[in-house]
Amino acid sequence: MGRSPCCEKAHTNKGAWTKEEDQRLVAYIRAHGEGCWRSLPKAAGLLRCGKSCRLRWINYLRPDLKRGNFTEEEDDLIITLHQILGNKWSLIAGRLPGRTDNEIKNYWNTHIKRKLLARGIDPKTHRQLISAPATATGAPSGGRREGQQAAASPQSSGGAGHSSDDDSASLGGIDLNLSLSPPSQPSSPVAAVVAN
DNA sequence: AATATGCGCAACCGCTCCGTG
DNA sequence: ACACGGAGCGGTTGCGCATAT
Repeated sequence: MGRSPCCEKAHTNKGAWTKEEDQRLVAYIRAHGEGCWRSLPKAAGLLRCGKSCRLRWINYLRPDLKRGNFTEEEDDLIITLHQILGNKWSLIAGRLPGRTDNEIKNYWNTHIKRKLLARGIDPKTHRQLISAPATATGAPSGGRREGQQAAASPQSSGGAGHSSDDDSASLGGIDLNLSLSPPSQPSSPVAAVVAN
């Protein structure tokens, strides 16, 4: 439609960030905070679009990021939350201190989905598959795109088109506070969920 | 040792939501 | 009440690395 682009693409860098760009962004945010992303690149002297800066900061440069492998505890928590929330990665990330929505999304698509399939569980509905998949040992046959296509289909647009309508009531009394909160406070994520 | 294939992460794109005038 | 602009979110893609053949 007639929507103006978020930035002047002709004059912005794309692709991987350089160390210098990272340093500029970090230095600017340390000095001025996360203000208006649209104007930030210019103010910070970066040839990037504001969206790109925001993403880089949130997913990679933020000082409170955990990074590193997910624990079993986090695994289980993600699965539980996904069962309730569907692909609401930002909400799930809000319950996992130090983790980002992008990181969780990637982790889901690469690890957890396969793990659930191996257990004979449909990662979309969290229900037992009727017949265990032939590739129950883990590797989904075919290319990686296949898996992603499967993940993308019906519930993608807009609403939370997942299975929570009748699942959420049967989660053993786990009462989630779904209001948005900064991904910080609870020292033990699982404890926090159960506590809520 | 060289090549092919698969995997995982980082980043981009387009859409939707929300606040403001 | 409506239109516009900015921010945020989820899906998808590209690239580099690791492993298998």
